Amino acid sequence: MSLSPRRPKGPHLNSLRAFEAAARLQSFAAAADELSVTPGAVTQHVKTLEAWAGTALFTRNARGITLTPLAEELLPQFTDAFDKLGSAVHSLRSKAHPERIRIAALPSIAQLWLAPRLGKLRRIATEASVSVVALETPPNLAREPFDISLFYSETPPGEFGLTVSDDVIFPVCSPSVASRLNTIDDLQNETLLHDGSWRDDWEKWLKSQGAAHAAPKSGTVHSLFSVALEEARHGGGVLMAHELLVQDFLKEGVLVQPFEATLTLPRKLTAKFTPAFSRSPVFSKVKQILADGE
Amino acid sequence: MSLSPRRPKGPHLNSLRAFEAAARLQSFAAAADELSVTPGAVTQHVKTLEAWAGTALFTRNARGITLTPLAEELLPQFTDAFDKLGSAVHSLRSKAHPERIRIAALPSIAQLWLAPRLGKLRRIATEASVSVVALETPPNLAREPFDISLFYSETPPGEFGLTVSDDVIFPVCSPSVASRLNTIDDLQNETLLHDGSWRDDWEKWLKSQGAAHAAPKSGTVHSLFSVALEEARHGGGVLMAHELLVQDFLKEGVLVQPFEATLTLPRKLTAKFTPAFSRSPVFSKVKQILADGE
DNA sequence: AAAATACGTTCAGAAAAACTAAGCCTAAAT
DNA sequence: ATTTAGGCTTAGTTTTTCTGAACGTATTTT
Repeated sequence: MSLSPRRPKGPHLNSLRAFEAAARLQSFAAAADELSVTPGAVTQHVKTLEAWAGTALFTRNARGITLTPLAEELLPQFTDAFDKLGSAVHSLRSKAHPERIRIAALPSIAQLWLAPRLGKLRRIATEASVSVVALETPPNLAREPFDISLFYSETPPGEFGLTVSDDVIFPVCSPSVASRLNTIDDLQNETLLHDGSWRDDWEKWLKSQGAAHAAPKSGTVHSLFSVALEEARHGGGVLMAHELLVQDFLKEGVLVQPFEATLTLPRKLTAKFTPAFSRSPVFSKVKQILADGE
Repeated sequence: MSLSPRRPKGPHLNSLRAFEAAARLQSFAAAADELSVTPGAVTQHVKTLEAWAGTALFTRNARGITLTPLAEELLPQFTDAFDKLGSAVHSLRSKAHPERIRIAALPSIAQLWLAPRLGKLRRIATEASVSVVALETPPNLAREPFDISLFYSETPPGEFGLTVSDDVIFPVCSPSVASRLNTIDDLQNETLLHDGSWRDDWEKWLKSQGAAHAAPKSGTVHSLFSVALEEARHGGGVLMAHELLVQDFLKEGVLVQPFEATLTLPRKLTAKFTPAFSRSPVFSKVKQILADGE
């Protein structure tokens, strides 16, 4: 037919982005997280795009989604396009303001490891203005406006990454609590403090010590490691700690290590940075500070 | 500093697109046209982006804009990214609905050349649903959702294009008017009909005939060629016509050619199509119909 | 010199898009 | 049998985007 409607428009860019994220992550929820919106928003974007294209892109199962063959086939093109766009945006940011450094880190790392080092960062790059954002999940550096991310990771750092340190865990507690602990079995009478995001660390450590009994799940679970740490300092229980995060407290003696045994986990604290940042004038200095694990 | 604001977001995708278009076309007005919004909208998008980046991207002169060196440097990356995105969208459209063909054409071409051929198009691709949109300016096929564009162009068609025909112009009029015309000088007593978008065609033709006097600008100017044509048919004056668009009327005898002389202009009617469409199952058939200039 | 023209800008209001919150549904895991 | 994870829907709200009209300023034209 030869109707002549008004100038047709393409699909909304935001719905393309939502589609790409959902397809790549195979999950609306994960996409919502990456885009920092609610899952409902992703649902709607995808629906809009499906309506525009006049075709389904996902099959919705109660327990997740599956890509249609079409979506599967198109995904790489969209991913490539948005990667390019993301890197262009990074270039813009880093060329317009090379001195502004944005770091994303796990809340506990941000507070306990990074915070004491920020002074050094600012001293070296005098002009630098560093900002830190605490995130529960690692950002997608290709998309989100961060220069550096600091998270635990089991996969080796790529070209644009760097292993800062192993993750070594062991129990810590206040000196008064430690005086009650002679053998590992004594732990059964203590409150075990957990961190929300590392729920099974106690389990792992106990197992590595050949302990017969499982960790009592009953212990207090804090969503923030730093809160659990605070409780341990005040004698509220025994915390499964990460070496990196408690070094200073051990040195000061406010916390002690009731048992020698440590466990080194396969995950490592890993710094990643964007290609654009790797071309920044301050890059090598910053990298050195981070690599200087201590 | 180590503030920890909420998860920062990147710049709005729409403002990136506006920036890219404005920078590539070196004009907010042209960008507005491509995006089919008002210039004010582009102004605002660019301003938003400049605010986000904390830097200027254009210097505004009263008579246009200039890119800052930064914008100049970044433009290729953004153009590349949006080209990729556009082509991904084309893939989506053409794979989801290979039978839906969208053609953009100059209004006069759409009405006078394309319309009579649409039947043929639909016959060959039985399932095809062809839609035609009349545009004053050629769309950017890499960005806008058209499969084919039909416009006059002075540059040779590239890989994804095809020259349909030369642009041959000459005066036409109704038989009654023609009977008053013996020499070119007689034109001075007639109303010369112009088409809005080809204002100086009369000038060119007269000059090619060695006519001493310039075309009287006084003639009626119609914004649509088809309206001017209608007026010529009813004896309202002499129209500078394009061969392609008046062939049928000459055959029928409702219009005649009062002078032999024709002028072939450097621009040619050119069909362009998207790479995605060139992979469509109906492509070769469609191409043949278009190439079959007659 | 005056007028017309091209371009970008601004502002307020209006329209459209995007988002959230809350409750619902289903399948898998406990 | 419950709980949990993942997605959907709807209504209502917030944010973004767009337009229209008037303004300013340099070029061209007249």
